[in-house]
Amino acid sequence: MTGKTGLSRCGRPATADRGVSIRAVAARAQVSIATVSRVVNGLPNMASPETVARVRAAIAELGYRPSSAGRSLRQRESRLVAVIAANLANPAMTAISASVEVALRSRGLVLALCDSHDQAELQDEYLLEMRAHLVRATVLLGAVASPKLVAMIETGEPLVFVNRRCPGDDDQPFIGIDNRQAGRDAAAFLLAKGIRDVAVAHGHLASSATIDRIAGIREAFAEAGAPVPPERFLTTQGAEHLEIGYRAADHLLAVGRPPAGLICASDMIAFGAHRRLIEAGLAPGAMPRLLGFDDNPLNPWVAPWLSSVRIPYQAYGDAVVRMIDADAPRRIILAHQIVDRPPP
Amino acid sequence: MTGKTGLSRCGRPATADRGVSIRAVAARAQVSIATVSRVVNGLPNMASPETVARVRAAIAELGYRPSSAGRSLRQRESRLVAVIAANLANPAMTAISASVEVALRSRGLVLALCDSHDQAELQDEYLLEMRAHLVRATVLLGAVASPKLVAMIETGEPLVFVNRRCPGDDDQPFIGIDNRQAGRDAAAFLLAKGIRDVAVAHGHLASSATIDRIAGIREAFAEAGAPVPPERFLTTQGAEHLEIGYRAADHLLAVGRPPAGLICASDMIAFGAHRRLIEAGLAPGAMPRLLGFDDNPLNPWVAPWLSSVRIPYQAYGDAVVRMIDADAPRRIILAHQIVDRPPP
DNA sequence: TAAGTCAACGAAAACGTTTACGTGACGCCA
DNA sequence: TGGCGTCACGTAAACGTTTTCGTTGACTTA
Repeated sequence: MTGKTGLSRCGRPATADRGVSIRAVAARAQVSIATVSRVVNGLPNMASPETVARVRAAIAELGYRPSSAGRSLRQRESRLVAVIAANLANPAMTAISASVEVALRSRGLVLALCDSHDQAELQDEYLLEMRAHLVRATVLLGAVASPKLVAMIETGEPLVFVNRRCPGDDDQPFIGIDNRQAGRDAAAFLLAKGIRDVAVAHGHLASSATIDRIAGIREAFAEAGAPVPPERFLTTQGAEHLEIGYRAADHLLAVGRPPAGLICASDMIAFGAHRRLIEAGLAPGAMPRLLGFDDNPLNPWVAPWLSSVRIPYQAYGDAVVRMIDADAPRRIILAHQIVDRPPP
Repeated sequence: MTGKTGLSRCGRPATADRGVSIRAVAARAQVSIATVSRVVNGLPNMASPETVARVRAAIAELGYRPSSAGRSLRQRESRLVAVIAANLANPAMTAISASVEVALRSRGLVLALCDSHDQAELQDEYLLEMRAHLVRATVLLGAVASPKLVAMIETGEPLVFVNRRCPGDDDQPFIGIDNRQAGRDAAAFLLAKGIRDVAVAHGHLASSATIDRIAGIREAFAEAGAPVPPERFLTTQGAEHLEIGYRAADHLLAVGRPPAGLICASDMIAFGAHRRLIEAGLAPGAMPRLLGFDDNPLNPWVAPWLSSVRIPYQAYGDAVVRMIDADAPRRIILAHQIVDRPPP
């Protein structure tokens, strides 16, 4: 009656599932904790059927769940998988994260999500923090070059690079589309519509995705005899994508008649460009054809004017899980697809 | 030379930071592990300045980080905070999650993100899983009624409800805007523009946010002498918000001339409605004035036609952290604000 | 000088697992 | 019947922390 816990004294049923440890289950099932552990972990035939049934019953009655901490400590590995995203404000990244979350879940793994804001320092901080959590793997969704990143590559930490390849080491595990081919496809898409006069708005060139997309675009237009002049590649240092697009369109409007096509290395850039072009109140015929990348899930609803290179959001989760299981190739290239949305 | 680890044998510097435990630091600093622990945790004057310096040096040289598993196991609490979101496809929820992530980070806490897809079973599964991880708190970003939820409330598990109040227990800690007042403000906004003929599209009424918003809208229009008839409240069971909006607009178009105003209980619903209205090719004057809730961060760029009740995304993170620290009131009401975006 | 206080630190237990190892019981075969 | 192998299970160590408690030695005070 001293109020220590009151659990056994008071009228509470024995099924209080707060803090039930393996010991409680063992006691209830009249076996040792080792046996409980074996049953929980499904070790094939390490226990007799009756014992298994008894343990299962005890687990159900007590509502037992193995403590993640005890488990992690023992096997030096948790069930956590970290995703360090470059920018969670980008719906494309959150869509991929959501896909990863579902896939991990189905494997009994848990997602820990971080936002590096594309900054090396924050990325390093998260890399260390996540390793301290004994994460099973770290997924870099848009990695940036950083000191700890190279250190962890050297020590063989399990890393998976999504969308952007590992800065400085092309051989690291990678999941994403073939960005160079996507760039070529984008160019072909516009060329097929007779559009040969284009500009390209893009983010900073630290991203292999951006670099590859631009390379593909450049190649394809050159091969078609309509090379894109250097001054038609537009970016703004240190700005976010929406602003990059806005400023790119602003620049194009300032220097003369806008080109017939404007390729944006991400849909967010396209959103920004579109906004500026609308503000300019161009005549219906003078509006450049816009083409983005990623195909933001909201596009059909709010940007029906934006054609885009769709990346298969749903496929990322499975790919990440396969990569973590390590029986997968070190490189999973997903299929992209151009979505044609005619301008109004 | 048997290849066991090779760490000490081979020429590697002693700074291999893989698996440095507190013991290694203690050895290097020539103190006991207890002292290292005290220094790490900043116990005030439990060690002499020289000792502190020596330990600090050893920590830096070895790149030591306390193991999260060991720590969690010992103090029966991890540095994890779970956020169980109802729908990560909604940018409003990811924006709030991102804000929470930043705030947690500044307190040395880590975000574990889950997507319950608004399903009771998944929410229960996550609640259990997260407790097994000894999370410091669980944030329900759009909770749904579920068995384990009531069980965890009973056992006093630390829960924080965001946006939607706890189903069945209004006294649980809550963070969000005053949705009823927001509903009234929305109504006043349209009334001030002379719009008295409106419809309301909304999601399922399990969400206190939706219920409160609708209540506010209803009250304000009634008080203004322009009550909204019941058949003007539109929803679709089991559909996601985009589709709810699309179908609502479709219905309004089918039954006659659309109302002068269409209030949508979320911006996603407004996106869907707008799409249908555009498809209908209404004359410029016949387009209902749209008003949404949440003010999606992308609105200025892709939905400049959508006025909306803005919720203060950035403020959520701080509020959650304060709530977790428990020195906060059990209810934090954030300020909302109507953003007026005139139709084209 | 003896007793007491206090700072600084070490020894060891505990947290909940997993797992290597040991041990009976039992069956099988020579 | 003795030897051997296997099954089913228990014992105990280990994982990396934090924290209680105890032990020094130095210093103060009566």
